[in-house]
Parts: sequence; C-alpha cells; structure tokens
Amino acid sequence: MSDVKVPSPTLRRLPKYLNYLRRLQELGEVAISASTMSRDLDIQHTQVRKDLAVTGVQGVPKVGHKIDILIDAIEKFLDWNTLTPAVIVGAGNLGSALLGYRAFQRSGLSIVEAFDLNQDKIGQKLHDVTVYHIDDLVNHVKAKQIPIGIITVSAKAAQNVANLLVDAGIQAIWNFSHEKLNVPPSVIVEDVELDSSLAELSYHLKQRH
Amino acid sequence: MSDVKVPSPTLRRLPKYLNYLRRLQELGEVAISASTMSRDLDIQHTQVRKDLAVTGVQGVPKVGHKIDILIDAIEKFLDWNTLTPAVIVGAGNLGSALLGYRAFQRSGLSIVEAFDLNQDKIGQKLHDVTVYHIDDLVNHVKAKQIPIGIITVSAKAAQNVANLLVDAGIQAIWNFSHEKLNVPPSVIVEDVELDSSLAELSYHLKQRH
DNA sequence: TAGATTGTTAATCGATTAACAATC
DNA sequence: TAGATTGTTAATCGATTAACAATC
Repeated sequence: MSDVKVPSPTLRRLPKYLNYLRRLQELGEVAISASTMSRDLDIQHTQVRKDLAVTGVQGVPKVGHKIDILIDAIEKFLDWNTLTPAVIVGAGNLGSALLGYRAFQRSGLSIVEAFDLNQDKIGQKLHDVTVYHIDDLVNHVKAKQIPIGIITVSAKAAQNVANLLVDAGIQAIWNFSHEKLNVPPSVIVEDVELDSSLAELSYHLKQRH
Repeated sequence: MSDVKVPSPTLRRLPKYLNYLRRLQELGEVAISASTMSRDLDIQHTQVRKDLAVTGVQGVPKVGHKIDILIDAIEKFLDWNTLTPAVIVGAGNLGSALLGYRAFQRSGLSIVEAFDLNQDKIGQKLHDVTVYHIDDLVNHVKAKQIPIGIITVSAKAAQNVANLLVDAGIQAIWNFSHEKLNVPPSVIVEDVELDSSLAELSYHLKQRH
C-alpha cells in the first residue's frame, strides 16, 4: 500500500483477480483461499499471495480471505472505486466501440466527451456521449480538468492529438494507436498493444506446423 | 529462426519494429542501424539486435540493415506475409469495430465471417462481412477449416463459444472477453488484456497524487 | 491438538543490460 | 587505417518459484 514499487506483472494480474472475485460474489460465495484462486486462475499460490499482499489485505490461516474485503482492497488500490473522467479522441469504429463498452464503469473509467474531425459525426451522440470538433478539445479538457485522454485515431494523427491533450493539461494517455508518443515525462502514457498480442498468436500458430 | 525458444517480450516487440520500419519505408528510407532504432523506439541497442536476430537477419557493420529485408524477415517470422482466415464471434460494438479495422490485413489476419445470436444482426453485412447465426458456427468453421476464432462476447458467454470453436476444430483463439477459457492444450489461447493495461494507467495516475 | 492456510525468506530462472570482440 | 556498427558472451537485475516458519 506504500512506496514499495509494485511489479508491473502484479499490477496486470490484479484485474484478473478482481474479475474472478466479482464472479464468485455474484454466485453468493463469501470467502476464498489463495490456494483455490491459484487453481482456478492457473497462477502459483505463492504468486497469488504476493500479488494480493500489495493491496494490504491480510488473510486468516485455515479460512482464507473475505471476498468483499478483497474486492474492495483491489478496487481502492487501482483507484477503481471512483469514476475518473476521460475523453476519447477519434470517434471511428474503435472509439465508438469503447464508448459503448459499459464495463469500463467497473474499472473506474467514465468517458464524458468524444472528439473527431469528421463533420458528419460532430454534434452526434454516440452511446450517450456527444462528439465535438477536435478544435474544441483543448478548451473543453482544460475547463473540465479531465485527467485521462484516450487516443483512437490513426498512427499518423496520434502525435498531433497527444500534443493537443498535453496542451490541455492531460495527466495520462491511453494510447490505442500504433504510434510511439512523445510527451513530457510528467504525462503517463499507457499503450494498448493489440499487435503484440496478435504476434504471439500468429507465431505460436505457425510453430504448430 | 529455429527451435530455440523466443522470449515472449521479444515476440511482443517485433510488431513495434515492423511498424516503425514500414513508416521509414514510406518516407523513402532504405537502410537503418540498430543504434538509430534503439534511439527512436527507446529500446536498448543490444536488445534491438537480439530481437532482430531471432528472425535470422544479419546486418552489415558500419551500414546497418536494409529496411525491406528487415520488414520481410519480421513478416515471415510472424507469418504475417500471408492472410490467415479468422471468424469473429460476437457482432456487438467491439466485434464490429474489429471487423472494420483494415489494418489487420497488415498483420496477416483476414476476418471472413461473423456470428451472433441477435436475430436483427443475422444476414446483415458489417464492413463487408456477413453475420451468421451462432448455430451455423460449427459447420461453417469445420467446412472452411478456419484456424483462428476471435471471441468478442460477454464473459458469461465466452466459455460456451470457446467450446463451439473447439468442436469445430479451431486451432487458436484470440480472446477479448474477461473469461479465463478452458480448452484442450492443443488449442492456443491468446488473451487481450485491456483491463491490465487500464490497471497500469489507473495505478500510476493514482501514484502521481 | 492437527492440519490447512497464511505470509516471508531464500533459491531459481529468465530477461535485460553491460562489456567486448569481430568486421566492413 | 580508423571508427561505426554488428553480434556475442558475461554480469546484473527482477520476477517467479520453492522452502519454511507462523497461526488460527
């Protein structure tokens, strides 16, 4: 819970635990042991314990963990217990799909505005979110102090969009484009690596033959 | 190029190099050194060399690598130089967005059919791909011997869809759902971990304060 | 109490980085 | 030739796994 650096793999596994725990909770379960989680999720039990430990929870020998406490701890740790506003830039196929993805609510993300260049889209509502012209981006983001910008434009346009977001005082960028973004060190950039995932699939498929 | 196991991080970096090299090529560049790539992509030069080495290419001291040869080598290594057919199951927001994502063509992926439960969607064409009823999945996939299935349904429906794909003889599953899929060991599963990516963003954003 | 489970400390493993030799 | 660049071998770093002590 403190200053100790959390390994990135641990961070990336936390949503898996969270998802699994929420499912158990829906099924009416109350408690769970790290050993059982280990089996169900195919993660070493020692690893599960270390991962959960970063959130500050403590289990009870012979009993395990209360599910509601675990869920709460992970949500708080990731800051997923409150909604953080975000804007999306690029109202194409992908942008529109993300706007319609209600599950982000469970991950603390609330997309409040969208921006695009295409005049046909401007003024429209996509999944209850209004699309504005990209010229309005800086003013809107500044005024509302939006901390997160989601980039779903082409690689060619991505750096320009990033510059606008930085000008508007954005704190973090979730980058779905293929472009390696150049931003000041104070701005957090998280790349979604769809290609990397597909590369693993393609390579392993090739290896089968 | 042989049996030596390729580290997963290397595999995941290859598309980054590929993307970067294609851009350079468009700009008319002919050759590139690992040192320059290192600088531009923020990856250690030793790492770049080791990564490229797995594809079997060899550079020339003082000159570097020919860009077209590098591109070709990475594409062949990932089997991205030919189109592999795939079906997508779940023609919702995300499924539809992936159908419209032309860039997959550059990653060797050709989505040839879509499946859904929703009667309104069946028979429709989304981005030139016909949507069929999920009851037709096993027959179609078997008949056409489609190797890749993309799952874009809810977590609750995902395991069922996976079972159908396995029955149909699928070889690899690209899983966009939150469900941990249970399949025979011969079937490759690659999970797209959007949540993990968002977790990193959220946590680092929280840490800023 | 006995034993299942927790949580920590030590050992291993694998990826990254550093050092260096080879070469055009 | 000199020096930029390649590619390999060795050292370091960090994450995972194994071993073990603590406890309800």
